[in-house]
Amino acid sequence: MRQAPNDATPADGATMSRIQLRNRGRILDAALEVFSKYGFRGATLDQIADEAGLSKPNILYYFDGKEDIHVTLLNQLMDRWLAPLREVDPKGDPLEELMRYVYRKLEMSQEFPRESRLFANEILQGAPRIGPHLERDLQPLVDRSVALIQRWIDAGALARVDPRHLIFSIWATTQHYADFEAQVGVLMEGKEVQSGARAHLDALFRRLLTP
Amino acid sequence: MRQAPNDATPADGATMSRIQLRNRGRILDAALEVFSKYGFRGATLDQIADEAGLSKPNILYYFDGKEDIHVTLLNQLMDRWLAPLREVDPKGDPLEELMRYVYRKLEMSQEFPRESRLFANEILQGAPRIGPHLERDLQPLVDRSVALIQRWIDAGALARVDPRHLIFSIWATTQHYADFEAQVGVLMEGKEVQSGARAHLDALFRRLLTP
DNA sequence: TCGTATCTTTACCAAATGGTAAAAAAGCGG
DNA sequence: CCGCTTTTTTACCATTTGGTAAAGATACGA
Repeated sequence: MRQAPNDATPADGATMSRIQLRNRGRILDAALEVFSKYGFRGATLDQIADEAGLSKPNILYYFDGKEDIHVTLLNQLMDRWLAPLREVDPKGDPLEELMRYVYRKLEMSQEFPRESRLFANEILQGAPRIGPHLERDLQPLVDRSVALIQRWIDAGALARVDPRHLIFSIWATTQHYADFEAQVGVLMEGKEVQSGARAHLDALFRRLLTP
Repeated sequence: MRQAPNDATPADGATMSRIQLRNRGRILDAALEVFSKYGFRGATLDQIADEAGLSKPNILYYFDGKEDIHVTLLNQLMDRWLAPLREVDPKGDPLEELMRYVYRKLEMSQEFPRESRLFANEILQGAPRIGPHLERDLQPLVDRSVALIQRWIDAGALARVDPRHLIFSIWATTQHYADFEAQVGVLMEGKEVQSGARAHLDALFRRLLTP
């Protein structure tokens, strides 16, 4: 009498059968859809089950509960979310490295809008579940990036800017296209968003950062 | 046997007794607290009642239901939210008018963070209740502002920027301090946020817009 | 101070929600 | 094809949730 799959080494793809892999994937995708729209409290297991095409008890066979699904999503998200900032190369050209970071963030906003909204929802609610994660993973990474940018500024390779607020601005402007998609859609109806956004953010941050 | 207060000319302060005025105010304040944190679906009447210090049935004496409270809040919000953009003066100095708009939006983000998060929550969920409002009120206002900015650009008073994306950037960067307060708090612990944000956004948009 | 209208509380209710137990069905290695 | 494991379904359950009916308390003008 083996244990249920959620008891084995969690999220370890190697120990999961094909069915487990497929259904956990379906559930997480459905949950992303629902959580990103309604937040944790506003989402229901019935919605997720419906979206996933599985029964509610079946979903609770793969996950320990609503919270477990949400935490799993959030953990998956953090890796993907922080990757672009990790990839900023201290040895590259300062301005081009930062602009590449802006592009990457904008692309992620366009490619993974649900992930962006999931994150936004969690932060809006006061980061109750991801808060510790932020302190453990995000804070050191940001501190490191801030120090790097400051060194670049001191070396005269960038204009004098507050690195922390710069990072906030990059996050805010890029994620806006995902998080406020409903509003952007109304105000840009018919118009092409993507290339315009890229050109605009290019101008915005290039002008700010060019010494 | 007079009707319940929610049947009279709604939100008409003149026809409301002192008690009605006070309790409706309490309820709306409590609802703002709860809705801005959890969104419409995630908020409960019990939470609102608790926060307002009133019983649940008492709350339903003043409002027709959960939706009514939410819609009332959203309507109140839209006026306040669009005011700064309306106040941009076509006859003023272009750069200074836009910078003043940036400051006003930043101040509102700091003064009314709950309102900002209420709005963010509504848009995140696809603007189900405020959507028509956006098309009726926001869209024309933005179109008008875009046209004005374009005229300023054509007159050589501003750098060549896409006015629509400029507006998005202003919204995104200013509202970020309210909507992502939980994250900003973690990354700026101990540090002063307000003045740094103002200086940074001043540099960001001044550099972008100066011809 | 009395009577009426306003306001508040108590006691509910039906539906929705997160979750469980256990039986039934489907996979799958031998 | 058999037997065991994994997966899915059925039938529940306790709690929460939005909302109502009606009695009780309070304000307030005449």
